Amino acid sequence: MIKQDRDIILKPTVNDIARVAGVSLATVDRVLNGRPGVRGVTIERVNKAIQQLGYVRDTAAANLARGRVYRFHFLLPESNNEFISLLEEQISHLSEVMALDRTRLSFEKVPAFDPQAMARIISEIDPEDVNGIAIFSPETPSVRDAVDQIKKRGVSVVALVSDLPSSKRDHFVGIDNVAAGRTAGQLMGHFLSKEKGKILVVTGSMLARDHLERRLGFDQVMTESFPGITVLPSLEGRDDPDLLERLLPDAFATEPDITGIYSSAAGNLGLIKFLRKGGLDQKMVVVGHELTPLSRDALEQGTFDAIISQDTGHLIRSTVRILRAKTDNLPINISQERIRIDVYLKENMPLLGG
Amino acid sequence: MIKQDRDIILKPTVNDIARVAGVSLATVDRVLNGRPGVRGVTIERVNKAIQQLGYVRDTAAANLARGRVYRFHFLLPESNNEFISLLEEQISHLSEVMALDRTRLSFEKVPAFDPQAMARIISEIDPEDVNGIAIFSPETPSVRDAVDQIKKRGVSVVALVSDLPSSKRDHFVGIDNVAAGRTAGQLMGHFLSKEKGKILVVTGSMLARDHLERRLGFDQVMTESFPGITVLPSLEGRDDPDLLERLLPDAFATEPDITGIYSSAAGNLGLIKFLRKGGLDQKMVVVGHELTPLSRDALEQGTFDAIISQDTGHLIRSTVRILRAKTDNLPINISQERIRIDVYLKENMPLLGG
DNA sequence: TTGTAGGCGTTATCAA
DNA sequence: TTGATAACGCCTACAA
Repeated sequence: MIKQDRDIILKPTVNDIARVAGVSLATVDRVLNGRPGVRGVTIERVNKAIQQLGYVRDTAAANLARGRVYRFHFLLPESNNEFISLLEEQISHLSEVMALDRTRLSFEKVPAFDPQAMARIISEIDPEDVNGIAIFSPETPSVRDAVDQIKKRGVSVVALVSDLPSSKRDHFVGIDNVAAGRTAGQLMGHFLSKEKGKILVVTGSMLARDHLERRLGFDQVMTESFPGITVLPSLEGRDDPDLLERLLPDAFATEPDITGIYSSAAGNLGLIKFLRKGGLDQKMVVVGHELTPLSRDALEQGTFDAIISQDTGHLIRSTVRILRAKTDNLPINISQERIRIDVYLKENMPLLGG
Repeated sequence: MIKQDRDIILKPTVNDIARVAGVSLATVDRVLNGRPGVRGVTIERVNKAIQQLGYVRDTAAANLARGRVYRFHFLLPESNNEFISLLEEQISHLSEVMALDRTRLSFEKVPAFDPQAMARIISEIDPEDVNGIAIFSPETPSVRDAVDQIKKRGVSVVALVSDLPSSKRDHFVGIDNVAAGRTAGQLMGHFLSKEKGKILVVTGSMLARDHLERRLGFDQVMTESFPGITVLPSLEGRDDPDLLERLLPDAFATEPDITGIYSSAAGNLGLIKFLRKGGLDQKMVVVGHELTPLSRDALEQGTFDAIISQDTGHLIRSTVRILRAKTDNLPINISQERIRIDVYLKENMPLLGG
């Protein structure tokens, strides 16, 4: 076999730098952490040694020594939505796991569809208490301003699930929603057996950037590749199952030749209830978003045909890694942080809790 | 906002245990690491303190102190296969990343389709050099025995991509290949516009458990849900593009009404070359495995319609986490280690390197 | 069978 | 502007 180097190549430590640069540990540390009180010449010398030896700091040891605690806070919309619940679970779970890692996570629900509330809550955050926040919110001017303000006060900001591109957020953690909509469209087109028909689109809120983008992508593909299919205007469910259950019968009464339904939001309860009640002339092709207990069951039963999803565990872990990197001014590994657009059929659904 | 506990709840340390149990640090450490030389009574006392305080060891500090180096070795089949290349890249990449983490990774290519060679190489591994190995190999009695032997000598073993269930391997890291085949079948069935026709199945080797299982799952779904479709016997490409390019024209000459191709192995080059040459009467529906530069391009161009994949980065990271946990006798977080069956259409293909 | 003391790589306090 | 020195939580010679 190809032998591994038995003579362990030990990485240089601060001690080595100190020796080579001819200074003390404390000075090396000051240079390393950009603290004041070192002459320019000395800084030069230390940096040269660092370069020369190819020094890389041992984060574990550093964290051990400084006993630092990272505090990250998640702001989530207050809606009875399974996807949000999954995010909450993942936050709680990761919080336990990372307690040993001196990382504390917390979350808070913010009235949904109320940008003012979100902006207010962001502005009330105390930079003493929190190193970074993750925001799942529609993009509005007030939210944008609140983000820029809190950033100025030294808090790192990640936009979660729905991007806030006009703000100074450090990073967006979520999927490309146009591509997700396109994927849904492609599946829908292929799964429909007829070349004609109408598609009903059920969405959460027209305000939300993620839903808009999904709709856009969906329409693109239907127009390009399935011109015989008509996509109807979106039905706005506002994450309210009862509202949706009332709206749906009307929609089908008005448009009798609907053959497929695209549910672009995570609130699937109303839709599933409606479909289970029966009463429709034909089997609908249904494509939904987010793998949750409910949608998983719908897929299992054949009520849904496909689900586009994003891994909530990955979303939360990625957010935390990025917030840590940002607070420490460290680079992030983009490729690890890219969230995939998952496609699930009944066949490849992961086990619950997987 | 919901205030986080400002008074940091510090976790108990070995010192606290020592104090509570009325013993020294060294004794606590001995108990913690199951080292000999402690009276039963004392062990009891220490364990009670550990329970009582809810102590959890700080692995980072422990590793720092012992300066331990983990050495893991990967055994991969020696075949000109993009999927294997991706695995190699991920190993090299992770090896760099984890150097700081005192973890050294290496890999070695083993003659493909030669179980004896694999068994020999496994048996030659020196437990002094390596803490754990990951094996990507067909399951044969000799490999099984070699695995059991090396396990006895204290080396942790992970079966990678293709399981070795009859052996004493510690864990299998890979997808459920029956489910993967079923997923391929479901997509194929839906993507075919006609209800009749024949499907050509191209595989790597009939020896490989993963391919067999995929074929099994594929057949299940076709029989259950698309009874009008005939699935032809597998064409064995042995990861040899030239061989496949020669075999394919014959197959089409013999069976003129083929409408779809299922490529259940990772070696797609021969198939793609053949399809690009044209000469077929109609557009084939093609479902392949593993997202690689080649298959990605085929998807982009419309030569392939869907790809079933497994994330190579996840495979390698998961393997390493598991080998570490096994060498340290630590529990593993099953849910994080479950490898997803990814479905990619042109629309949701991640960027290269993502 | 048990304890003492020193060290892993980094940070932080205090004195020089 | 710099440097000793002690800590962080854990492990391990060596001594008792």
